[in-house]
Amino acid sequence: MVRTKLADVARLAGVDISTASRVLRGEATQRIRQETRERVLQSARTLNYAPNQLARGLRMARSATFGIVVPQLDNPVFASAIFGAEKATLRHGYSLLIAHRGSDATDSVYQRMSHGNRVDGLLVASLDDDKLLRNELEAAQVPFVLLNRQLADAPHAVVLDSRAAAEIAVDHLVALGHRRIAHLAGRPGGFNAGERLAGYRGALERHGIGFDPALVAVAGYTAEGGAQAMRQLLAQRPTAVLGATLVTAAGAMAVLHEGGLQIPQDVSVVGLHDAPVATMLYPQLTTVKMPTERMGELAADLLIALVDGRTPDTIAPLPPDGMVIRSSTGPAPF
Amino acid sequence: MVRTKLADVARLAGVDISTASRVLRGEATQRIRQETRERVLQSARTLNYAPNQLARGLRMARSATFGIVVPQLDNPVFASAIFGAEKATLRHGYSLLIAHRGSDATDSVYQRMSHGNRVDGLLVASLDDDKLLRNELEAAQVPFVLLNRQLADAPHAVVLDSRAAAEIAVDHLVALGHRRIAHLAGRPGGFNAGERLAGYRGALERHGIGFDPALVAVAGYTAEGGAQAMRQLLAQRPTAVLGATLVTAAGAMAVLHEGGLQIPQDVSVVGLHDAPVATMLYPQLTTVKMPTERMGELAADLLIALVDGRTPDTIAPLPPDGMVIRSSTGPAPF
DNA sequence: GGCGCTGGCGCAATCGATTGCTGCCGCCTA
DNA sequence: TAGGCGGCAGCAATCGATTGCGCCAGCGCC
Repeated sequence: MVRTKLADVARLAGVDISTASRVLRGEATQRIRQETRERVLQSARTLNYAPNQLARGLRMARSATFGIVVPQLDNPVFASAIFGAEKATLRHGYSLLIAHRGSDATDSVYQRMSHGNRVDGLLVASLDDDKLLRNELEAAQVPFVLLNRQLADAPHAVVLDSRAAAEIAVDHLVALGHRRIAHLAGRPGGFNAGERLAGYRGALERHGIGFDPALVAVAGYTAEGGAQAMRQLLAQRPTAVLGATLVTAAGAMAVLHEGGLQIPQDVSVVGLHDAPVATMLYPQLTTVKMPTERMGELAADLLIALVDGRTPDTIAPLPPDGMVIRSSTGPAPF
Repeated sequence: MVRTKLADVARLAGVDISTASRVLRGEATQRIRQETRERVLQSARTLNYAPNQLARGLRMARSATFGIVVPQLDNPVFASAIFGAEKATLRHGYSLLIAHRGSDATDSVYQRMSHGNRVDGLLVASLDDDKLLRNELEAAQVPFVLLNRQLADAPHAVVLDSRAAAEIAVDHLVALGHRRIAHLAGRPGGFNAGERLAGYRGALERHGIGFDPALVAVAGYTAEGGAQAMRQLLAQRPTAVLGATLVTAAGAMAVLHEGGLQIPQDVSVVGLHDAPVATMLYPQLTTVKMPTERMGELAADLLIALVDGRTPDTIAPLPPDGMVIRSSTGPAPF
């Protein structure tokens, strides 16, 4: 299983390997006769040549590989971001190393990936504490781009416009006549949680509906958290619920079912983020679709620009792709 | 951002780089004085040295990287397999390149990964046609291990015991008094679909229940497929349904809801494979938990053995982890 | 006292590709 | 005719780590 190398191509074409290299890399500064060029290209094709990325990487100090680190692998939002990142890296001849960093991680994945020159840069989706994350990324000593996350002093990030997402969800509910709209909020202090809350609140006020703190409960990002928050909010008799994520919304739906409340006749439910699982719930969940795949793509593009030494523009928060209206929302009762 | 290299360590320790290398690699054949050894190790620690994987890979013709190829990224089963594979590769100092191969793929991901010596081997989860898959894997010219899939002439695979899974699901339903048990089958001709069907059928017969082809409908592996199959089966008035996957079971549940049937009072539902999404459905889905994460781990271990030149034993189908009884199954009506 | 052995370590080749520099050939100009 | 120059292509160093081989000093043995 010996792979063909540059020397094989050069020998077949009757040229030096340096010439073969120049032809195949398409180097512009050196002039090579058209006829020679074609001979080399033909040989490469015949031998099905592909450059050894390890050798090239060693010489050029570039591995043509990025690492992507996510907190969980089975979350559809991250899956979609990975998908987008994979598309973009592939387009540029890069590969994508994957790793996850659970909350129980003892070492730094970032450092593990960057040490040993395995990757040229990192795509980072993290729910970690700012300080910890900053330290670990600093130790990794490679360019990085954050996914849906801000960090002071970290200039490169691609974020979703969570505020706008919350707003259009509230708009949708208000248009259906709802005025008692509860919010299952994310982790307090978190960047996105704050944005979503602000969007929720802003939209309410825009519609002349007072903000009632009793209608907001912290749900975090799990189904169980959504369920607990919903139980707590039931006493407030909301006619609609806005979940911070699809998963918390699903947790809330389970509680409504248990409580004998009809969705959407008694209570409407909206989740932020869309994924196939939304169609598997009953009733199918109305969501705000967010460009998570695009986020992954843009982040990878940005990282490529960074390692190429360009200084890319910062990217504005990505607006929602719009509401996906399914069966979990309907007119407000009475 | 210059990383420390072996030469730096050697200089600090006052030895040749070859000596430093031998110490750090723990080479056994060469004798090195204890004192020298410690000096080198100390220098490496001081400088926070990590070997350049590109250089080492070039020299040793080993990238210490595997590729994993999955049909979809957002399927919890694959996510879990990736998770397991990542754990195992990490344990052995390997990294994991990720790629997906949609049904619309035009080129061969396998070849793309293996060409250029980026990976030492491939973990392959594929739903492709046998012939296509075989050809593409052959062209890739690297060792590979199949995930939950058999292929003639491909000796290395780690599969789940789908037959046993279907059996214990049927056992569970029969124990609850069900006798009209429908099956939402996978893709006809598929390896796993056949196994599941055989398990379903075998268990029925073991319990003295005749096999009724009218109670089996092809659902494929999507929620929509599950829904269609369920619609078709409704006329047969089953009291229980066994979905080939969690996703098809969810699709079936939606149809039952629409039809005004109560779960589990009128119809019980079981899905094969377990994942967090099972708890997000209403009612929460009873499933057969399969060791998908373990499958990924074992496959990676097996691949490591292969590239090390060992010839590992074939691995027996992994038995189910057991039933996870939630709220979607209950006693048969009347 | 010479020879050989062995422990301990350094020299240098090697993996495959990239790239600065040099060399050769032919033609043009002075 | 000599010098110069432009077009083309090869030589050889380089990236960082691994490893076969050889060197040297010290010791034991005859």
